[in-house]
Amino acid sequence: MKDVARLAGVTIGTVSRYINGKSVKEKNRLCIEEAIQKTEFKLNHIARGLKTNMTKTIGVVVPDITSPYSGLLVETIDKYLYQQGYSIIICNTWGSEELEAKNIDLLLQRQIDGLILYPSGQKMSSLTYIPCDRIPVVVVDIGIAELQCDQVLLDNASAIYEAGVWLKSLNHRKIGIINGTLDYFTSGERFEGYKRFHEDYSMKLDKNIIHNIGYSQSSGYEAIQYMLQLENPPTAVIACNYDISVGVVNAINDIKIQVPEKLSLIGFDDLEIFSIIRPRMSMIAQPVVKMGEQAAKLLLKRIDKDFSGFPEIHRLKTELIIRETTRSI
Amino acid sequence: MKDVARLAGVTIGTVSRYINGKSVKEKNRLCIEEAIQKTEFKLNHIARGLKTNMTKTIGVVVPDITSPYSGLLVETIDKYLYQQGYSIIICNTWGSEELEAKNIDLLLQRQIDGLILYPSGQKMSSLTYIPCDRIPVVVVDIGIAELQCDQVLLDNASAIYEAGVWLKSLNHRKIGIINGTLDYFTSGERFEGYKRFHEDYSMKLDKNIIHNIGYSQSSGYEAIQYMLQLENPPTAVIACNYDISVGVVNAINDIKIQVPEKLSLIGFDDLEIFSIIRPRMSMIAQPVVKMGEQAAKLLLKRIDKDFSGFPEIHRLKTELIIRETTRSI
DNA sequence: TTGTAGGCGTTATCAA
DNA sequence: TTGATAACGCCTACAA
Repeated sequence: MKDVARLAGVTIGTVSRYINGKSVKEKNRLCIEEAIQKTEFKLNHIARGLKTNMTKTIGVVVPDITSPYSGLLVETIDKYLYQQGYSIIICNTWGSEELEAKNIDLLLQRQIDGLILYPSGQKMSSLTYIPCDRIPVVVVDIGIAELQCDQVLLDNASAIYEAGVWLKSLNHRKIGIINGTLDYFTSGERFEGYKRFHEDYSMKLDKNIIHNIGYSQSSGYEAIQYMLQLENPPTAVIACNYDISVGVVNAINDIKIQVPEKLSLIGFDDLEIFSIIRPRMSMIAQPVVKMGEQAAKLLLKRIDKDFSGFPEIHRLKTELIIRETTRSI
Repeated sequence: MKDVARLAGVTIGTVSRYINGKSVKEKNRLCIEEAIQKTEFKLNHIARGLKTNMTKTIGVVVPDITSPYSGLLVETIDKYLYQQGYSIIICNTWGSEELEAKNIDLLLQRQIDGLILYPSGQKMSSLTYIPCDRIPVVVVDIGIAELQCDQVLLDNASAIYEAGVWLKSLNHRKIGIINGTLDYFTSGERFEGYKRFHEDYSMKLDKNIIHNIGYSQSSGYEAIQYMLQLENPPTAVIACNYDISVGVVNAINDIKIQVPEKLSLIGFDDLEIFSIIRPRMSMIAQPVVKMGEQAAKLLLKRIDKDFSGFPEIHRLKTELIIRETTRSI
């Protein structure tokens, strides 16, 4: 900038004003523009940040960016924020609360203007290091009830409830579930939906076909195998997340049970890649794009000092997409 | 830091020295540590960067982070760099050269210490905005021959060549290919491998079964359909990237041709998700993790002012993984 | 070992 | 509208 100023024959202050779109005398404007070309001047965002206390950078903390679900989420967030002139720094936590804390600290050092957090852990200890009081924070997917901050969550209970209702309408009475562990936020809620559905329709819970064992492919793979060799196997099964769904599909492939003739199946997370399997899978679809956009939008609102409605807790509806793995019995 | 200094009863310089691991009198150390606790002091990375000219930030520019391939690549890069105390800023270009240029400019403004670039375009115009002369740059996947900078690429020609040799050993003589367009770097090279294989084994090229039409699901879907209704259809087909492979699988599902009985198939990019289809697909596997690590490592080497061997062009080997979609005829 | 002071590239205030 | 100057938070000689 100094160089530009010298070359243009004005002071550094004038150049700064030009850069920031304030009015400058026509003649000076031309000189400055020419000087910028010649010196290949690039504004130093860092220095500006030091002065303005705004880095136009948002921290995004997720457990695993390679999972198709969070990949899509992050991309949506990035897209929205990019349009508004922000960049994002992504941190992976690999599901470790310790790394999460460390990453957040790092982001804070980098003077981020706001944080979008997809929490890894469930423990209350999280509360101490989530910087809700320093900068705007939006929590995504995993609700933290005790936390005074904006949250964008799924309506997890309804998701499973509706799937249950649909299966019941197809005359299924023994509906199995493969789910994450109950101490995890989303799986806890999803199981609540399952229970409520059984209560509302006066159906008994059968613990042989209830597997709250973990969000992983192996969970799906093993649980479905177990259930199908029961004396009284379920006629339908709901897989409660992406990994479990993949595991279930793998098991189905291996044991070669006919779907939907012998077993109806509903998966979770309607990602495009599932299109490669037959029969086409009936799915509970998350509004991932909407979630990302809403989180980003909300964060920007707070950054712009609009604190109306704080804290906002959004609950987004899933959509039940019926394809070929569910049928009436 | 000012606050810390005051509270600890020393000057700001002493605090700075403590932070940077220089020796400080034991008594002062304790005072400072206590003051840091009390004031919840966090180092301002931005301000440090302004002074040191190092932001410990790396820019990563990719066409599309949601594609499983680049997702994995980015993750690997991030992991490696994170361990070395760097953070990355990711920019999506959506395959647009214009956005690529804009993003790079933005990253430069943010004073990144280095850049890993997965180029979108092929045009020479790229050369003007790639900042090889300002900061260390490592180009990944898409080679740019005219560019004086480090590159980590795949041995694309050999990948297809080897697949051809394998199919030939299974007595296939009509081997189809579905590939990106020839102006695109990787698809150009992949087709070279295909041609060289045909030459070396004195096989004639048959343009009916050569489809250099684009890296997309629809390309795969349509091309395979076209080929299979030929009078003289290929007995084996090679799909040259992830999207094409997915499209091919979709088509196979729809037209219900028996694989590998009636058609042998080799896909590209052995991503975990393909495990959900049967028969298990034979694949050309990219060393994605290795690519990411090597790119990151090389970049750090340059950042550390080690310019030995510049410019390094790495060519990584793919691996042919034989599973159930290829068989002898 | 410590304090002092200048400077990194900006923005912002105040006079001119 | 412009110029001069202080300040942002940190690092680093240099002197003490």
